Amino acid sequence: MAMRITEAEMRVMETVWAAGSDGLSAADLLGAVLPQTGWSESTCRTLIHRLMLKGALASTRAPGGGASYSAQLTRDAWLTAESQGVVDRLFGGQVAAMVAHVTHERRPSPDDLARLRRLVADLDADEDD
Amino acid sequence: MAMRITEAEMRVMETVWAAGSDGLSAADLLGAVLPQTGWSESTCRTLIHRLMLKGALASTRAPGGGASYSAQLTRDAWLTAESQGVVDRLFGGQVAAMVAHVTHERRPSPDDLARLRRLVADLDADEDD
DNA sequence: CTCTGAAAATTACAGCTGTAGCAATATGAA
DNA sequence: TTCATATTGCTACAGCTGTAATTTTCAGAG
Repeated sequence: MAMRITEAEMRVMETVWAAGSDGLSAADLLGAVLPQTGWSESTCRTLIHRLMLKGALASTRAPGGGASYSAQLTRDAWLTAESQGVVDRLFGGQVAAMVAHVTHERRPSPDDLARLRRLVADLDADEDD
Repeated sequence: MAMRITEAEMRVMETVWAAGSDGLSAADLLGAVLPQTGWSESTCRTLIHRLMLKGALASTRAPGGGASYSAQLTRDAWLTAESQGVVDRLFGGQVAAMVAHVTHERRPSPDDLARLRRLVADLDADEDD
């Protein structure tokens, strides 16, 4: 099961992930999140704190500087775990069933479909090995 | 956005969906859910009540009989809405990105992959029309 | 060292959720 | 009609979550 990161917490994580592996200072993180979300600074700090408690963020503090935050797991690792969890819970682990539902009323864009086609081709090729 | 049905509430809904469009009596519903989950009767009744409040279940009561519950939305409709919501929130609407993550460490079974292939072929065919 | 402002940490609240007890109502037997 | 049992409805609690205020600590200027 993926680490439980709520939708609000994801707003913070997405900002840290976008900054790359060096992380962000507190000032930069708040400077990015607050305008996007309309939250107060207190709200954002609580979410940062909870993310630290659950191990998604870590902070360091340089002498003379404020805290700096970095992600403790990558965006891809979390998305992989989370999406596998969704497919397991809702579709018994069957990714095709998920795709059938997602595309049931809303066909993918040409780019999306092309990428899907390539994924299936790659999986087919791997199977033949 | 799909109606918010929690994981515990899903245990109840899956049981009602499995019973088909005629619904289930309270006794049959409790009789199916309690052994599967280990919950108390009170717990299950609370979840049924909350599902009724949010419009996922409706109840009828025949003279001389107890309540009978039926789903107010189909399993497929809910799964479609829910999975589209997940793809939108986590992958910007790109289903191929979700498939890439789901299959990243865990390849689909031969049956699952065959079904995925047919889905993509159908979507390709629809595109050509 | 003191004081002020900034930053971080702690506390708080309301609704949601999982879980279950208790009160009220309905039903059937005597 | 009365009583006992079954069923339904209401209440409760703790942790989670979104949101934010308040308190504490830190840092820099004088």
